[in-house]
Amino acid sequence: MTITQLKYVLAVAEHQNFTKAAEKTFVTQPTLSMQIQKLEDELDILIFDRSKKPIELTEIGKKIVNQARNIVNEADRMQDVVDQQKGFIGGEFKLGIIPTIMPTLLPMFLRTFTKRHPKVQLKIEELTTDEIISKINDNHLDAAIAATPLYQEKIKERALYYEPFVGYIPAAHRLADKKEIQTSDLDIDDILLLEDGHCFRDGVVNLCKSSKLNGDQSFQLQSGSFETLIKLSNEGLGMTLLPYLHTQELQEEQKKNLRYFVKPHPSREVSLIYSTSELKLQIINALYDTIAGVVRGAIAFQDVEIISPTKKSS
Amino acid sequence: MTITQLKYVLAVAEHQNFTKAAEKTFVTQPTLSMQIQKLEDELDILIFDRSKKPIELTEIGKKIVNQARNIVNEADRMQDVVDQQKGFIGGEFKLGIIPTIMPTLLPMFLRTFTKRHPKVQLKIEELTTDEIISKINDNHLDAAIAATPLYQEKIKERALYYEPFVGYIPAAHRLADKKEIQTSDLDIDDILLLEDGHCFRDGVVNLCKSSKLNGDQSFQLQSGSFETLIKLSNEGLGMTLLPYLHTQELQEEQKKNLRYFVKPHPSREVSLIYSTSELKLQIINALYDTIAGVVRGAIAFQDVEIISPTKKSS
DNA sequence: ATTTGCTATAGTTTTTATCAATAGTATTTG
DNA sequence: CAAATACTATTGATAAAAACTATAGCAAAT
Repeated sequence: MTITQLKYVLAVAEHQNFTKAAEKTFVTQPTLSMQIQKLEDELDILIFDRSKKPIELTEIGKKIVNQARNIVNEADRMQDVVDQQKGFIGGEFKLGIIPTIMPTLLPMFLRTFTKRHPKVQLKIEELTTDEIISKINDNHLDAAIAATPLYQEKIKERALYYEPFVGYIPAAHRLADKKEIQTSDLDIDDILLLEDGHCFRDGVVNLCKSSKLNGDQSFQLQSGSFETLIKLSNEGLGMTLLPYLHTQELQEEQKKNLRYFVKPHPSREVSLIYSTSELKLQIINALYDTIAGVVRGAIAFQDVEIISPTKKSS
Repeated sequence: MTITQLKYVLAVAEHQNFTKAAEKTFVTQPTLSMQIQKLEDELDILIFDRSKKPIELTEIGKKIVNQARNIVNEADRMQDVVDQQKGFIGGEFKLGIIPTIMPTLLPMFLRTFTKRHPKVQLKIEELTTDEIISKINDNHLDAAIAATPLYQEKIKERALYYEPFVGYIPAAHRLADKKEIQTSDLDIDDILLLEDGHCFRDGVVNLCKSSKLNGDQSFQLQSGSFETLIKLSNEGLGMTLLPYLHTQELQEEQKKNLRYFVKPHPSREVSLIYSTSELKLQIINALYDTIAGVVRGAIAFQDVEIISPTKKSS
């Protein structure tokens, strides 16, 4: 049994196809066939059921793949150990960010980070929370930024900052005259929220503490940007809630419609999250330090109240 | 980096000597030299400081060895996964047993176990608790039987049975007239105990709850068998305490000197212990089932009070 | 100065991994 | 139903590597 063989098994298990897996691992397909057969011979079991199309894992194959992942993860961490000792921070690093955080946070730290750690090749991808969870678990992401807590056993969370919610209330709205608002003012049927999969929504739903989980609003929103929400809100379709950092980029005209919550400000916890296997921990640490550093100045609320996404099935 | 290279590194780290490590790994010494150099080149670090005699690990080398052990352990567990699926119970299995348990317990389960699992090659070694802890941690033992709890982070414990202590009180002793004894009757200066390293002693010391940890007895015992204790006791040097299973093998003459404790019987917890890496778990399970089965009949006390060994530095 | 007890290096052999080419085998399609 | 398609397995050749034997090199001990 070699680490290479195990990597081949993982590749085939992932792509359910020898040919594709061969491309991804930069070897020819016969190489994969032979090496995997060799491993199957050595363990004296069948890992793949090649009669199924597409190819499937056998029962024992699933366990083998799990264990293979353990081994390969530990093996990958060896380079980590060396890098840590050398103080080397570099290499490719895949970072996922949820849509409601991406546009505001990324510009704040990207320049600083790449300048500070020029040897790190950051690959950033906008993903939903569910996509992030699944990609962290199968090692397609090294880390991600999302609203927490996620209640995921295999994912570690390190809080970056607590971002307060701000009410966006157009002039015609019943709350428009208030200078400050509070949680009890809110009515779930009156608030425009983002589609499922944007974890921001979870926070808002919890915030409202509405008993109606499937509130019978007359419409359901499926597009995903705050700009849309603001325009709908201006059209008199209700108020909306914006994360604090997003409000900083509004035009003066729109800022007039903002209403802050009284303390303690309801907030979402935004965290850097990563697999408990803790690969590339130095880069994760460097990212954390950079982001926490730049955000520290931008958000200076106190007595923040944390709004948690509801527990999700992974 | 290959698993083989990592095994070579572990062997050299263990024996602090390429030549010996080569013998143990069944290859020639140049093979080790070259493969380890290759790994060092690949990681671009030095694992061993070859200028020291005997050879030493560098700082980074220690971390490499730790990680190598993780990888090799995970790799070894692959066969475990397969064996478990096949229901196969076999192979070499190294079991340690502390001296105060060995002579009474081993005859009770050895025959049954080897009959039930003929493919398992049991290698049993009598070891002190400290030796057992260290050998489990570096994988020289697959499991052991000892008095617990041990408070070892990397060692799992599964209680096999609770063995009550029985007082052995010669006719001349002040307690000889009692039919039953209780904890409060005991005086630490009056009890003959085994040398350090026999975890049995820890239990007894706790039992007495004496404030004098270094009780100024006029003599200290360094020999290690209960037979010696019984003889010394007969000579009028004090009473002693015997584990229940041991008392079953005394001659009738000596059994007359036994005094049982009133309920709840003070006892020691005897457990099957093994590394949290859980290699060879099927054999461990099989051992547990066999031992717990044969002992269940032999010890039928209730309301047992557990006496814990004091926390030890590993 | 010589022996001892190591590890490293050189040169060779054996084993293994990989490749290109192609055969085999289902499944889909004209 | 034959041909094409989309796969995986097999074959035979080649390159890479791991292992061996023999020996050089280098300290510490005698």
